[in-house]
Amino acid sequence: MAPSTPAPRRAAASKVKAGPREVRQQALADVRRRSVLDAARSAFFELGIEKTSMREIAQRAGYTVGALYSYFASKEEVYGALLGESLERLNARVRQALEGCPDDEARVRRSATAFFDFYRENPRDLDLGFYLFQGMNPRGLTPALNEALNARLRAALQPTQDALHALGLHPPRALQEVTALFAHTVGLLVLSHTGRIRMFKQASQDLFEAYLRQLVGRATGRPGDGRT
Amino acid sequence: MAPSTPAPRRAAASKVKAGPREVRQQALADVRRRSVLDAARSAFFELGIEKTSMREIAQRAGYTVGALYSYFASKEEVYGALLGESLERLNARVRQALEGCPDDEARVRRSATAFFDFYRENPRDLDLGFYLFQGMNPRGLTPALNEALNARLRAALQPTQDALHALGLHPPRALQEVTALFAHTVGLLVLSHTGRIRMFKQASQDLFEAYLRQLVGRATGRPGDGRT
Amino acid sequence: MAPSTPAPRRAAASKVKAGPREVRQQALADVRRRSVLDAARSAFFELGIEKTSMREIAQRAGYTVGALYSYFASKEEVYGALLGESLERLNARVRQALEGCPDDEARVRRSATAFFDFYRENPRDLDLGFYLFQGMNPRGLTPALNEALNARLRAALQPTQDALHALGLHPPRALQEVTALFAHTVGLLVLSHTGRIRMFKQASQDLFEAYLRQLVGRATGRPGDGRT
Amino acid sequence: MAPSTPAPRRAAASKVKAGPREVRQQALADVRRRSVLDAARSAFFELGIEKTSMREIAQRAGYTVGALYSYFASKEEVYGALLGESLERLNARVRQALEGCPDDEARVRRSATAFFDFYRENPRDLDLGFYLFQGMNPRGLTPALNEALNARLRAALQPTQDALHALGLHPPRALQEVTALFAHTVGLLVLSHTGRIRMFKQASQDLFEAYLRQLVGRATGRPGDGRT
DNA sequence: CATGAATGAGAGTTCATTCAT
DNA sequence: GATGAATGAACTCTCATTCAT
Repeated sequence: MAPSTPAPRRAAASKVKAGPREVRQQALADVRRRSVLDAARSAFFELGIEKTSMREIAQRAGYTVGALYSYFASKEEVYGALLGESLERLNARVRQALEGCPDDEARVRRSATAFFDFYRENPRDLDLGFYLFQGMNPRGLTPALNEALNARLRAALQPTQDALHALGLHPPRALQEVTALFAHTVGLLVLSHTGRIRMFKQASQDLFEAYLRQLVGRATGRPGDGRT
Repeated sequence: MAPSTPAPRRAAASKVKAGPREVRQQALADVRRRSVLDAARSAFFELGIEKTSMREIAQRAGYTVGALYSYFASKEEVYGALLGESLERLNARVRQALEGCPDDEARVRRSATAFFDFYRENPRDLDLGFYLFQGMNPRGLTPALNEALNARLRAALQPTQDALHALGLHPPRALQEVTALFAHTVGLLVLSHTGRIRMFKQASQDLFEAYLRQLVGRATGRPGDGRT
Repeated sequence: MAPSTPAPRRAAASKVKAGPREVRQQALADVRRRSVLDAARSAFFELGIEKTSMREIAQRAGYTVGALYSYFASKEEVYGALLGESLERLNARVRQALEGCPDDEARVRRSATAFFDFYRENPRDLDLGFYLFQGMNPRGLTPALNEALNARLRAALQPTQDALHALGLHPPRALQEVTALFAHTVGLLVLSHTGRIRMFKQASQDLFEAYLRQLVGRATGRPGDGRT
Repeated sequence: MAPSTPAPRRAAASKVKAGPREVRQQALADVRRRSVLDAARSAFFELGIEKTSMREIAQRAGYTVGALYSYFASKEEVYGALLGESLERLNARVRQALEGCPDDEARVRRSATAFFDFYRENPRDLDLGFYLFQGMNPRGLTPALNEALNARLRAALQPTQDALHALGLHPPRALQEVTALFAHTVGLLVLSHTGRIRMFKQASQDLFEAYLRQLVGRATGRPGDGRT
């Protein structure tokens, strides 16, 4: 990366002697960064990721193209930030679904369902993930960032894994089941998002619930009814 | 689209007054169409879909860029044709896996595994499907073509569905199970292809076999062992 | 280099079955390549190399930007071609100056003077050389091309070197003298071109002749008069 | 130029009513100007002139980009100042080489060699000169500044000229010889710096010494040995 | 049918400079 | 004086598509 590239402003992080002046400056910068991200999000929702150019984002944000580069060093950093936010929202949703829920079986259901619902309701967040995980240059999305994003995704699945463990599954089995659940979820979401699932005249939600029922059956030892 | 665009040559279809001359002409055209598709396949396998330009395809096929448009009306039609072929190969593989297999349970296993393995071994064919089903203009992928491609995909899953029916599942249940199987398969393939599955230190093949074991358990009424 | 980059048309080289059709095509291509080079030359003469953009060249040539890339794979290739031509002209001039000149001393004088005069009269050709030898990415100017261009420059000095040898200087001395002559020439040209020489109220031509007189004196053993 | 542009701070020049307060202010400004120049120097040494942006300089100086314009009205003024410093160092070096050297012949040798060595050892200083004397807008390099820089360059050659005179050359001859020497030096440096001299498998230092020997031979009337 | 030059729009990125704070 | 966000134009290069020959 060119050393001359201006470092993107950190999102209200540095605690070093932040006088009221610096605080306001930082707040302003955050607001502007936000507005760029919002513009990027909206553009990408309407046009898809591939067809969204920096020019388009700038226009929607009310900036010139060059101004964007004050906040993000490259197009891919914009998407990295967007994906980061998306994963935060996902985690928040899962956390929220578990608040004050003591029952382990319910914890499995709720956390898994929260995950599924988040992407079912926000299919563009699914696109974000795919785009970054597939098509990006390794430049904007540094290995470190990639790692961090992976970790956030992983974190969103951890509660389910923990609840499966609490239900009695040994750790390797819990890990295996959560992976299979993740795959099943992604598969359903993809089929749903691409319209493929209509071929089968099925609803992804029903299929998800059926899978979940089986999973809980396996985990609790109660026979998942054959009816799925 | 400009109406003056030359209609792309159909692959040996028009039966209207085909004299020996026309037959030879058509055969030639088919051969050349083939060579273009082969070039496109190879380019796209090496470079990925996004980085494969018409220039690149033309070069590999030994044509000029203009010549491509004699055979395909647009870049997206090229990919449409490629996807069509891909689906034919998929169907062939599934058919082959079932040849001379009388046992219904084995038919479920074999057909499903053939499907999974096809895409596991040829991840670019997976890309093809995603690219066309997601990112394309409605121009290259007409509703009619879309329909036809869907049908071929559907056909590749039909043997599994039939075998499930033969194993005793009522038609709606067989349909439901094949859809879920499809989703699970797609999910595993996507995780595998994008490297996401490494996060979990799992092998997609093991997970696939576990799912298949459960499925067969449900279908036969024999309890799928909880161990997956 | 991207393999998809269209190879620039060769300048009337391939002798493989060139029918009248191909010949005309090639001639046309050459003419057009020429017009691009002429445009580039004129732009660069007026604006200097740094400030000449591909857009500028395209405009002057009456092409669109994209069209330029049919003929030259990069901006630097344009300059490479320009420099190549420049060096050919230089060599032609030196050759011409020696035509039918039997006297060795005169050969030294004429070849060296032709070299000097060429750049004195065409200072932009000097710029060309400097630009390419200093500022270029190694991409457009491949080591092979660089080598070739060096060789052409070298060739323009060879006659002088040979004549010095013929005058009696041993090869190492002839080489040394031609190198020093080259340096002196370049120095004078640079001072002249940048206007530095006016500081001294001297004319570069006079200084060149003085140097030449000394050189010939050394080579012939006749004392170069101290008066230079 | 916009008349509203704040005039760049002069380096401790204005003598108009400099109270102790103003003196300190000016000293501070000088220190900061210095740090900017140091940053510019380092950047330009590492990256070359073309690739050094104002951002880069600001970063290295620990300033923001806007602050630079408090001290220098334009990028080119920065380079103008750098060149000025460079010429001061050059003069210092020449002066130093002559300290306590009574012999005229030695004075010729030492001053000329100091000049040559300065640029041989600091090739970037050569770049500076070329960049400013060739490629600049007339804005950054005003005629007055140009004049001043020329004078400093001239001054660095004056000792050699004087020593040649002391050796017995009449003033016009001394001027002529110092100009030729300057040209020869520049030529050798350019060939050396651009790598062109390797074509001839010669060392610029040897050639320089040979030239110097001849020059001294001419100046003293002792025959420069033919051997250069 | 085939050519391949040409189009024209658009991509991401850079940069010297300005100016409200 | 210093900040640093913002400008606005420029940059090289790419690409699907068209069309006269």
